[in-house]
Amino acid sequence: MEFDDFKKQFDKAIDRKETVVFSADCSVCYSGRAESHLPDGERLIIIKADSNLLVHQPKGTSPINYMKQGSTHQVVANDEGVFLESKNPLLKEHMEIKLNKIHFLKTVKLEDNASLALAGSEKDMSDMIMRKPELIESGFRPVDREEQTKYGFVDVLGTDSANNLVIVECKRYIADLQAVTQLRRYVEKMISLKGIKNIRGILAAPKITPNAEQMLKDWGFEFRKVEPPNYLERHKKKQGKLDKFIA
Amino acid sequence: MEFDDFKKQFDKAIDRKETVVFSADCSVCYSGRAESHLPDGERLIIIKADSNLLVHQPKGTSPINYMKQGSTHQVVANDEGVFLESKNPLLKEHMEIKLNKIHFLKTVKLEDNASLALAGSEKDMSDMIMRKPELIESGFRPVDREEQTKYGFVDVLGTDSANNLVIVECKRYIADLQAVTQLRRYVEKMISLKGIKNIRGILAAPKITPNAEQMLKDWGFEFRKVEPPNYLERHKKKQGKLDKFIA
DNA sequence: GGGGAGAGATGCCGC
DNA sequence: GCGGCATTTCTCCCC
Repeated sequence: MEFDDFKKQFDKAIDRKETVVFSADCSVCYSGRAESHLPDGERLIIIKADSNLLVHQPKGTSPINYMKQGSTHQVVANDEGVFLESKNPLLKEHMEIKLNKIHFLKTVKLEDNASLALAGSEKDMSDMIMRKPELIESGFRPVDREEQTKYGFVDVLGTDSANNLVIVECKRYIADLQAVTQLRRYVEKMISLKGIKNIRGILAAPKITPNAEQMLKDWGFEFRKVEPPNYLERHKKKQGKLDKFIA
Repeated sequence: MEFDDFKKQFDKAIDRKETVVFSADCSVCYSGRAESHLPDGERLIIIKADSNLLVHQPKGTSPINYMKQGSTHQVVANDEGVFLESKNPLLKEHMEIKLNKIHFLKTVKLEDNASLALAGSEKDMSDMIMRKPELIESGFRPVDREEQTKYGFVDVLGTDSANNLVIVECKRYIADLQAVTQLRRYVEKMISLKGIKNIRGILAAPKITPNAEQMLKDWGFEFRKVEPPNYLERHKKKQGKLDKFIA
């Protein structure tokens, strides 16, 4: 691909806020929050309408290099070769991609105003517990959600049958040491705020690591096995549809 | 673009382990670790040689939907339309992309064995402290790195001029509440392991949040302002090259 | 493979 | 903007 053609198409697409995709043999230098260098290799490079830039290797889920929104991108040629220079003045970041060879370039104007609807998050879990407090234990009564915000980011705050304050921390997957320290922080915060000693801490999750469970016990907290709503629901149906649905 | 052509090119590229890039008006359903639905919109879809799949909207840094390595991808047409079906049996994940319209399709074989060299990580910070212990304080002496692993994931373990044990936790950016709870966990672990009471905890970072600093004081720990090596080094040079380097 | 923790994390919401 | 925290986090290291 000729440099002039490449630059022409590139500039026009950037100007029109199209999505730019091209494949190139290139090397990448980054400077900003850290400093990095990526030697020569063939990659896919994407520039989005909002000026986000992604450099993807042929393997892996995440971009090996990237520039965030608010960057400017310019194709330049000098004695040393052809470069894609990206600058983000606000974040004080800079990237230089040396382009050895372009395999293809495509630009396209994309319209998309949709946003993702997601079920099975931690928020969904705490909502579920608010609706079905018996998932924690018989006699557990969540207090008004508004109450919570005053005392921090506690997932669910409530009282047990003996009228003790109960703090519930939810994890959608495996609860780890960090989850226990988090719960501990909330309990201590609440103790100092309320001046009450008897506050129970409960960790609600589908699973917990052994070390986390030990730490939980050491601190007198409790674990409740709770599955996030919808989580793998389809796959838990025995037999039948499952076999066809998942190879 | 004709369906037959699309499918033919697609299948051939998957078979040859090429990188597949196409733009489409589509909707996405995902089921696995959670459940999600994304209504119609125009997106960029990428399938890599290692079977990773990415769905990118025209804005944002991260993919709105994705399937991880180990997935199979198949284009199918039925009464309801054309679909890209991706399945990951191991992770029990499933994705269905309804393809309303294809704007373009490109496939390319990419060769890339390079890996990123990065400077300015937390590891670099602890290495720097090991080399220049005076960054923590005069008289601070780090102990052998091997010592550390036995007692956990402490960044730097050492002794002060009075021979007290000192645990240093490094953060490359702003130290937050979580960093303090982490340090606290290490100090407590070490106290119980060593049976020593006087263990100092030091948080080394370029910055700390007000709440984290308060909690640090409450627990008798200390903060040391330490910059990660190379971090924004270039941009800290006054004047001169900076002005040209960053717009 | 699980556990633990960092990341140029990103993204969301709150103040 | 910062702060606090979840994330289909992802990635790496180590046991």
